[in-house]
Amino acid sequence: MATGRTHRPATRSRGIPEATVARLPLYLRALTALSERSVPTVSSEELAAAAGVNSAKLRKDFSYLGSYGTRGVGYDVEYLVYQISRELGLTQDWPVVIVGIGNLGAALANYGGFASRGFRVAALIDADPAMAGKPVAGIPVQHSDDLEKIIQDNGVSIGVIATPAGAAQAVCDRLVAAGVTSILNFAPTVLSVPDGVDVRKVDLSIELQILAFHEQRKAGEEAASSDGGVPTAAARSDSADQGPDGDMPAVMPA
Amino acid sequence: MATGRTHRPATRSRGIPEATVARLPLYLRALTALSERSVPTVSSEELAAAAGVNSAKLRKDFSYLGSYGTRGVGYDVEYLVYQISRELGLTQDWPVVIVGIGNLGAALANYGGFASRGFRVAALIDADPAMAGKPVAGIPVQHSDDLEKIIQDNGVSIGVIATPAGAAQAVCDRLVAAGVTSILNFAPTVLSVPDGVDVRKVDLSIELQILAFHEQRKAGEEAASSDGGVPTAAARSDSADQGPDGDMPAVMPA
DNA sequence: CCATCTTTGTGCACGCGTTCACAAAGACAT
DNA sequence: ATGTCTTTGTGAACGCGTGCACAAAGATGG
Repeated sequence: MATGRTHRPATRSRGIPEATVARLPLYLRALTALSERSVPTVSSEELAAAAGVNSAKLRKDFSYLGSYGTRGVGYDVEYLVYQISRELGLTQDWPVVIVGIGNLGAALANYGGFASRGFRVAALIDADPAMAGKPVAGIPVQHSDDLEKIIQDNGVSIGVIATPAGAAQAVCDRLVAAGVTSILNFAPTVLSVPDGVDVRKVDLSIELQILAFHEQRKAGEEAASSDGGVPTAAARSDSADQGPDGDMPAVMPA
Repeated sequence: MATGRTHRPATRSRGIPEATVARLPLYLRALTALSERSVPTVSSEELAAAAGVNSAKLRKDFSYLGSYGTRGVGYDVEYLVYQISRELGLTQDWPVVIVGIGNLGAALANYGGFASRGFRVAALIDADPAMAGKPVAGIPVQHSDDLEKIIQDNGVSIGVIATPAGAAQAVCDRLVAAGVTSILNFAPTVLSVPDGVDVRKVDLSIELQILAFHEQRKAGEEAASSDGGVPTAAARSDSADQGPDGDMPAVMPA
C-alpha cells in the first residue's frame, strides 16, 4: 500500500471496517461511470468486475452500509451513488489547501479529480515570496506567512503537503495548530501528529521500490538454479566478508 | 491504502510477507538518514520511532531477512542499508519510462526521489506530437508511436502511467505487450493486466475521499446527539422516501 | 571468568479481512 | 397463487498481520 493511517489504531469507525472504506471510492467511481451511461441497475458480479474486486467482498462491503440491494435484481445505480457519496461525506463541500507549489503542487492544483467530488482548492500556499500572487491553475499563490489566516478564514480541515521533505513537519505542525485535522502527505517523511489528526501518505519512491522487489523476484525465478538464489541468513550471519552474491556492497559493517 | 496489488494473490514472496516488503523502503529511508549522520548502530526501538512503526513489528520484519542484529547492541546501520537495498533490488539499475507528460508526468520526471534509488528515467513518452522533442527535466519527450521500440531498446521493465483515465488501459496494454511487467498507475482507472504483471496504483481522489470519510466522522461525533447521527440500515431499509437526514439525494430509485 | 544488563529474535494469542457457500428474499412468468 | 429462477446478505472457516512478553544471546565491567 502506498498509504497507511497514522494513529487511531484501525478501530473500525461506526462499524465500517477501514478496508471497506478504502474501497468505497472505487465502487463510487464504477457506479458513476454506469450512471453516466444511464444504466439503471447493476448486479454485485458486474460491479465487482468493474471495480476489480471479488463479488463476495463487494456484497459484504455494502452490507456494512445497509441493505440497499434487491434480491434477484441487483443494486439501483443512482441510489447507491447517493448512499456511498453520503457515507463518504461527499455531499458536502471540502475546502482544501495545497502547501508547496512546486512541480507536484502545481500538478495537484491542476488535477481535475479534485473538484469533481466535493473537494475545492481553497488556496495554494508557498514559502517562496517570488511565487506570491502568481496564478497557478487560475488560483493566486499565497505566501506561507498567511497560512493560519487562510485556514481559519476558509474553514479548511484538509491540507495537502507537497513541500520538500525538510519542510514537511514544520508545515504539518502549523496546519494542525491552525485547525487542520486531515493531512495528505506527498513529502517523503514520516509525519508525527497529535491524536485525532489523520495522515495519509503518498510516496512515489516507496511504490517504485515495492515494484522493484517483485520485479527482481520475477527475474530471479526466471534465471533459476544458476546461483541458487539469495543465500539464507543462517549461512552468512557470522561471516561479514565478501558480498554474498558476487556483488560487492557499497559499505560493509566493521 | 492508496494502492493494492492486482493479481498474484498476496502469496508471500520467498517467505517475506507483503506487508513487510511495503515497510522496507520506510526503514531504508530512516537508515539512510542515520547513515548520512554517520551513526554506526541503531536499536530497534530508535529505528522504529524514526520509521513510525512498532519496534516489535520492525524486529519481526527484519527477522524475515535474517539475523542481522547484535543482541545488546542493535543493528549496524551501513550493513542493514546494504541488506535492505539488496533485498529490494535497488543494487541494480532500473530504467523506467513515464507515459503521459502532462502536469503530473512532468512533476514525476522532475522528482528527485527517482534517481536517488537506482531508478533512472529512461524515457518520457507522450501522445501529443507537439510535445515531441521538447525537453522536460532535461529529457526530450518522445512520441508514443515509438513506445515499443523505446521499451525494448532500453530494456525497460517498469512503466509509469500518468495519462488521462481514458488512455490508460490502451497504454497499459502496449507497455505489457512490449515487455513491461511492473506498472505504477496514476490514472484513476482499474487496469486489467495478464498474470505475472504487477500493478500498483496511486490515486489522489481516493485518498482524499478516505480522509473526507474520517473527517465527517469527527465532525459528526463532535456535534453529537443533535440528530442521533446516521440512521441505522435496519431503520430505513424498507422505506425509500425522503433523504434520511434532511438532505435530499440528487436522484432516488424508482 | 562470571555476573549483569541490554537488546534481539520469536512463540503465542488475538483480531481483522477475505472467501466460500448457502439460505432467504424477491421478481417474474404462468 | 404458486413455482421457478436470480441475486442478495451473511454465517462460518481460514489465513495474515500485529503486538505482547519472554527467553536466548551477546556485550560490558569487574
